[in-house]
Amino acid sequence: MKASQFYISTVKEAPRDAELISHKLMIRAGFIKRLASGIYSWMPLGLKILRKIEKIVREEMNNANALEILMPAIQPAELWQESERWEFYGKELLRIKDRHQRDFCFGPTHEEVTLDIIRKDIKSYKQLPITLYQIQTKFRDEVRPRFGVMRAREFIMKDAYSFHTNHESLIETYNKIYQAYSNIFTRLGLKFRAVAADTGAIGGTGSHEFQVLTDSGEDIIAYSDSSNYAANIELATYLKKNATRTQSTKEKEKIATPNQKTCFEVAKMVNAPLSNTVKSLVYDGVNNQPVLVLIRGDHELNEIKIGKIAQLKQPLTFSTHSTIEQYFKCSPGFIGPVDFKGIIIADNDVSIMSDFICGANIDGFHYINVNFGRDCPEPTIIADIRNVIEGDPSPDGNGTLKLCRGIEVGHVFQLRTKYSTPMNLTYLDQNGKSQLMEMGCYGIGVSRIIAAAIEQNNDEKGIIFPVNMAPFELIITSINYSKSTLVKTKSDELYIKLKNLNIDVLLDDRDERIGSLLADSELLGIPFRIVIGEKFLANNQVEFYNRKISASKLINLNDIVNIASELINLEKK
RNA sequence: CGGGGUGUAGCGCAGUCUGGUUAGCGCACUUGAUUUGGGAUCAAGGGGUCGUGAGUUCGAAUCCCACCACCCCGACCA
Repeated sequence: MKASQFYISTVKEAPRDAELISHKLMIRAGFIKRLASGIYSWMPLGLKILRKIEKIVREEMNNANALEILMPAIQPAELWQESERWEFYGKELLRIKDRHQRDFCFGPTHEEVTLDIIRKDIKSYKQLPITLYQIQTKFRDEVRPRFGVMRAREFIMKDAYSFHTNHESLIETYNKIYQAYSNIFTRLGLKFRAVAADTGAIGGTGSHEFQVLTDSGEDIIAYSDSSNYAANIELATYLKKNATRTQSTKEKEKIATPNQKTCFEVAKMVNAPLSNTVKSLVYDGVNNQPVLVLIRGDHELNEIKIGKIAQLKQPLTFSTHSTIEQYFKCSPGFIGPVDFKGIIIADNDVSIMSDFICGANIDGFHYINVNFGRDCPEPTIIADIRNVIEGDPSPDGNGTLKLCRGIEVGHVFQLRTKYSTPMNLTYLDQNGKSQLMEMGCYGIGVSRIIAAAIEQNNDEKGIIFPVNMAPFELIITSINYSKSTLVKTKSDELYIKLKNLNIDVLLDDRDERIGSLLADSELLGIPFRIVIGEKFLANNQVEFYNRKISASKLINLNDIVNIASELINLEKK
């Protein structure tokens, strides 16, 4: 490709609303153009990157015996009503009506459609297992799209669905796809980690996320410093301490805290550690009675964990101020377990506390030296309902937990019969008996991978792409291409030779000053660069530059093709 | 949905408080000249319903009202 005949639209300044480095660089490099909030066009350079990622994804999926199909983006409401997700999926589902006022949606995921294909076609155990996948545009009407293609509403996803006669078969395919995902992200040159995860709106049992590790990630991952335990903080647990409650020696005491509503403020006022305070939260219970949830002042409640407790209303709902005031006769900043008559859910760590500090259920007052059993009822339920923190013992007993951030680029689920049951997905077994199929699903955020890769690989000059996803593998930057016949001739020769070796090369023949040509090549993140100009050609030499290590050396013109192609092929592996 | 903010040329911004000639600057773009191994210089030029609508006024980018879009924080969601 010659730059003069290509579409390169780099800019020096990123738009004001771009926050994240990957977003800024993708805009500056001209990979994407925003059309509306969370909706982007892919320009030629950006699309080339997408296609390269898709190629690797296809190769690995095909290797894992998955078959590519392409399903409609628009789906009829009936299917979603059948799986009961028409209501459950919420506002993220973009609903549309056709001219006959029939309901449709723009597919955010394709469990229903794939299942419908399989149930109409696959009747026998002999045809199973089978895995289908597609690479397609999805739409999820995110509450707050942000960070460019990182959290876009319209995005490209590889989604795969597998169908099985039993759980063992599902696990086998699950592991195969898990391995394929590891291969994909390794080949793409990403630093990533597979972590145990919650299943969210997709549902099912076992689930792992593939997280690209970077400080700008939206997810928090907990991992053991000395074992391979790793989980999303939504799910991460810790090894419960064997501690018991110490005997109280002090009497409960009411103290005035007129303006202190948070644990932090109260602890500061009475000069006690934050870990001596108890945070009281109120959620609606199944019978609409408020349920009191207790958590240590220095801990954070985990809504995924608490959402799994049966005594709470689904979906989890914070009680309103008026409900709280009606039951506790005080405002939310001063509630506590003393004299509370309903269900109390206490975190493990709260249940072993004594002489703690909590709200007095009287506006402007807190109690100190409160004890379960003596001053307030014992908790009805004791459970792990908090987020793990750094230093918690790893749940497998090996080492302590550390936290880091990540970007979710892949997610694998064992759906089991979550969809098979409501949608009646069955096959005939050896005995001619009808049985429910087991199902798995597997997603990769293809467009998000580009943003994640850039977050991980950039410097002050711009992007540093791994060879396998770079828009071009090599750029020839020609100095005075249009003015010097020598430069033009040698550049063209070099370009043809490299192209014949199947190297994805861009010849930058644009009539610009050298500074802007070099700056562009670095911004775009092209891994290797050959600079060709009259000065070094006088010695039959060119300059060879490696973007990743930001170093260059002079190489004889006769050797450059071999050296460059060997290096590129080495990196591509 | 709650809180905060921003809309002026493709991008980044000034001008708005205190209404008053032809709405300005940098980058980008066009033409010419001089330059040419790190985003050049000079000269000339093109490009604007000042987010939209309604109002106040002799006069509105500027003041008032409504609406829209976008961004940030939170809630929410994967």
